[in-house]
Amino acid sequence: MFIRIEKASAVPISRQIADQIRAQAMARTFGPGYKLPSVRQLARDIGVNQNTVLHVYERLTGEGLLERRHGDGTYISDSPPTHLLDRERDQLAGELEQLVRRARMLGLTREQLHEIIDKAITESLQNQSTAHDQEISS
Amino acid sequence: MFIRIEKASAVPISRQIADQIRAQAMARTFGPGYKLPSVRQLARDIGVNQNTVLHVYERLTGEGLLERRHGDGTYISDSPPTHLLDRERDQLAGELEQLVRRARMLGLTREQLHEIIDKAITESLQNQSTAHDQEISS
Amino acid sequence: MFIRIEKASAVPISRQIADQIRAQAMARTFGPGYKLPSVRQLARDIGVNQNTVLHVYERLTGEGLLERRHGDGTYISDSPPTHLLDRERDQLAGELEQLVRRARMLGLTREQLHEIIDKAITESLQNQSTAHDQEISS
Amino acid sequence: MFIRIEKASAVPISRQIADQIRAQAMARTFGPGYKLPSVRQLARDIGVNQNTVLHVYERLTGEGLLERRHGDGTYISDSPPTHLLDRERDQLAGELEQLVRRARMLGLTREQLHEIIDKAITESLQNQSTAHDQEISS
DNA sequence: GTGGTCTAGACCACT
DNA sequence: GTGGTCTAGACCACT
Repeated sequence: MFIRIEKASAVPISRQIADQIRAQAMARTFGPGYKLPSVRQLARDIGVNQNTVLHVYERLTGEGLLERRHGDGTYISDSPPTHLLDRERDQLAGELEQLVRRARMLGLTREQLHEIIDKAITESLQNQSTAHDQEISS
Repeated sequence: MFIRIEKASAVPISRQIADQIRAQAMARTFGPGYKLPSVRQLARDIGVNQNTVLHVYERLTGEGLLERRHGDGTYISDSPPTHLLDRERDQLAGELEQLVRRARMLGLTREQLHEIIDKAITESLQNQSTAHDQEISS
Repeated sequence: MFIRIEKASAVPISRQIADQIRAQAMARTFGPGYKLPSVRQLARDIGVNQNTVLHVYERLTGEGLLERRHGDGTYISDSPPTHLLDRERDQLAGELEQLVRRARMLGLTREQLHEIIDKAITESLQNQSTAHDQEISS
Repeated sequence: MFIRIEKASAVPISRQIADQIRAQAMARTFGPGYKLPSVRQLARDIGVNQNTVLHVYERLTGEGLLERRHGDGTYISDSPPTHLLDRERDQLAGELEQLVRRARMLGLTREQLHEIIDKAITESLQNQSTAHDQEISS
């Protein structure tokens, strides 16, 4: 699992974690039965308090995405709710729209925005491959 | 001035307002001496509490971007600090990057992302022109 | 930390609190890294609303004097801005001057003023030592 | 009448004006029957809005210190309430005490405070005599 | 009308 | 427990 936190962001940390787990689960980057890192492990990896991770696991369990097996660990549920994918995409589109609006206010052109997107794609690829060799990914 | 709030967003309302005022002031959409809508007026327009708007005006005054004149109104400061523009752009780039990462996890391709961006640009243009005829803009 | 509020004063409560924290921090009564009482605690101690204290902490954080750590507490910043000391002293001198002017208008002599000052010094010493044994200090 | 406003002060302007009129009337710097400058005149002299002065005159009239004669002017009342003098002195002592406390927090010694007082007395003398020749005094 | 201060109280995020 | 955001509402100060 690959999680990356932007501590300076206005988006709450727990929300960032949940969004990323949801996205990867929805996209079947890891499927049903996949074992997530322990609360303690993930908290250490991304440098946040255990309770923050715990809350996220609890919330996602409530959504039916995760399954917590006492004394064993946390797993992607056997039948993850499919409606979440749509919700994820809608939400992402909404957030992108607002960002674009802000960018336009700052005077960025359509071309500049496309450039930034491409750069972000490239960077996200690099970071991910780098992270796989480190303890940040698990 | 054009402000648009996404109440469902994870980004706090006050942060959204501040970001948008900062962006427009930095991009000189309105320059030094521009009179902002009153606290009460803006609060009414975007449907939030007066204190929330007041809070934003205070924060931006602290940054040197705004100037409040007791009993008169709130204005864009004569010499808005320039380093804010960089901060704005860095922050926006960071948020975009994270969004792109999430989009990639959801399986969206580079092409799909560019499409979404273009759509968002078109929509933001429409909303803005619509709003100009309404009381949301001031 | 020792804070004393004069509720009847024309000077707003939040201003009184800020002035006193600034003065003590500037004079290194407590230095960098010192942990201030929590918002709730200080509010309870001096009998004002939590928001009032929060507001003060926010302002002083904006000045670079304080540092707030989410979920942890509020601390004197590692490198408190030094120009604040001058501002503090100038302001105090200005307020003293105006007070002296009023005193003179009331017919008080130079000697009487010096007496009042000495009395105030003595009283402030007593109050402080008394307070140390009470919950007003923290 | 001599009024001097410190706009940067935390003490509200109207309070400053009222305090100074009260002090001078109490100290018989001008006695019963003395005609105060018109609202418009005083407002212009000290550079504040007419309404601010108006409010002060109204308040002091309510206290029995002033007497407003419609179409004529505002005068020191024939029998100014004497209990105000004590109130004035008590209040001034209280404000001085708080200032001294702040000064002590800033690390000022007893000697330094006496020096500041003496300097303020000298300055207030100079300003007053200077002002007498200008339109600030009336 | 415009900004400023303060209270009371609810709910959220992080340690 | 500690900080953060937001609402509703009262009252004050200045133009």
